[in-house]
Amino acid sequence: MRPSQVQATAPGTPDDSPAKPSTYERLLAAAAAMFRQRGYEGTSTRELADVLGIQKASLYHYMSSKEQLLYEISTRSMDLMDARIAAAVQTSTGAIERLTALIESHVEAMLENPDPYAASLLELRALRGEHARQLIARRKNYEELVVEMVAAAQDQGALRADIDPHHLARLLLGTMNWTLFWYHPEGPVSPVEVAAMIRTVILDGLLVRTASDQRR
Amino acid sequence: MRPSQVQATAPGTPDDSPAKPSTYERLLAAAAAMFRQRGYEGTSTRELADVLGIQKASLYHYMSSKEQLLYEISTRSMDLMDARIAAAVQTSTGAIERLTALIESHVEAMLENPDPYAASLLELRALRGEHARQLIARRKNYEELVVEMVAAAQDQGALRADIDPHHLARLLLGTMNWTLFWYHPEGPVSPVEVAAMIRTVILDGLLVRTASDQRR
DNA sequence: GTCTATAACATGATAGAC
DNA sequence: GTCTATCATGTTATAGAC
Repeated sequence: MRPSQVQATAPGTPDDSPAKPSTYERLLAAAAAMFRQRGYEGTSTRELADVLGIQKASLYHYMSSKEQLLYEISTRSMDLMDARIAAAVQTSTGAIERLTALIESHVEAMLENPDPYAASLLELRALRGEHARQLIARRKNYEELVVEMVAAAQDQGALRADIDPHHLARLLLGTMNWTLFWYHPEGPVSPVEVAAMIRTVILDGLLVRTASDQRR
Repeated sequence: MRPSQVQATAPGTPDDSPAKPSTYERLLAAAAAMFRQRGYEGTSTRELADVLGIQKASLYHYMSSKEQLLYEISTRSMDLMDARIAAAVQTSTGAIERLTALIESHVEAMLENPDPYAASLLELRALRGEHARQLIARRKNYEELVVEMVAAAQDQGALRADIDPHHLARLLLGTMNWTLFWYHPEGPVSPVEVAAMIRTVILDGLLVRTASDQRR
């Protein structure tokens, strides 16, 4: 459960030897992993504390509530994804290039850190009130961005226009997001490879095309 | 929450006026809907009883436990899907036709009854012991069937062979299954229409192909 | 920052009357 | 088949010592 990779040393530390992650970072990582594996409601603060090797009361030194913990994990994850995707899309010109950049950055960012992103995508229904409203709106905004990029590519004549862009965007998002259910970092394929497969399958399709049946 | 459609009258009833669904059927339907909306662990027996208009103790006249209820919903759903898909696939000849039949029957059966299928697909992690082992194995068997059908189409030269059939099958299943997160029967598109979109997108891809760039 | 102890409540499930 | 009443346990969260 504990990350094998280490963080940079704290500012002011003279040597560059690896520093241990703070307890708070360990808490966020452990909670995200448990939320992904057993769900938010299926994860108890007792089990969470056990994994961290502390008493459950000690958790409340770092968090104000379990729900706030999920909120924190989700916002951090969304922040990272948003930044990554915005950077990739902005450096691309042309509707297809921008869409390709979105697919690659979405899949790669997601699969490089699947636990927090799974929480932000699959466990939001557990949030209530303002937290829920805010994050669901944020996800919806992102989905609208995808719709607009698809529609732009359709307008240019680069993407098939016989299907509503809302539906194309949903299918694309589904193809990407479902990888969370089977992808594990220890497996044989890298996030970059998964992203490449999805780009190929979504853009080109599964059928082998012969010279005689193009444009069927 | 209560189904607006009615069942056939019980055997022996002389008239053919609509009969109300049995309490047990209402229980299964209500539980599936709540499991989909709030998750298995997020659904309490109290809320379930409230929806049905009975006391929570009365639930145990119909079920032995909440976990057994999820098991029952899931097995029924899998039974229906399996039968539907087997029938569709068996009446098709040719690898592509069989794969197309699988896509259509999978998506249509799933979206015609999304609540129970969502439970069987997304809530299985809540089961323990033999129930969990059995249903997870069953799902894995189905996924293996999809892999084999993809591989068969690849062997015939009909599907692109530059991607491992296991990955193609996972991407296909993801594209289909993710529709559960946004599809609602009251919406403007029918299950048949969603199935057609997925078939088109998965087989042909999103790109518009011009005569000059076939086989790029 | 971590602990022990406990409060305050929700949970799934059972007993037994009607 | 449905009810009231209750049990035993698990839950999130807090109080206060160290």
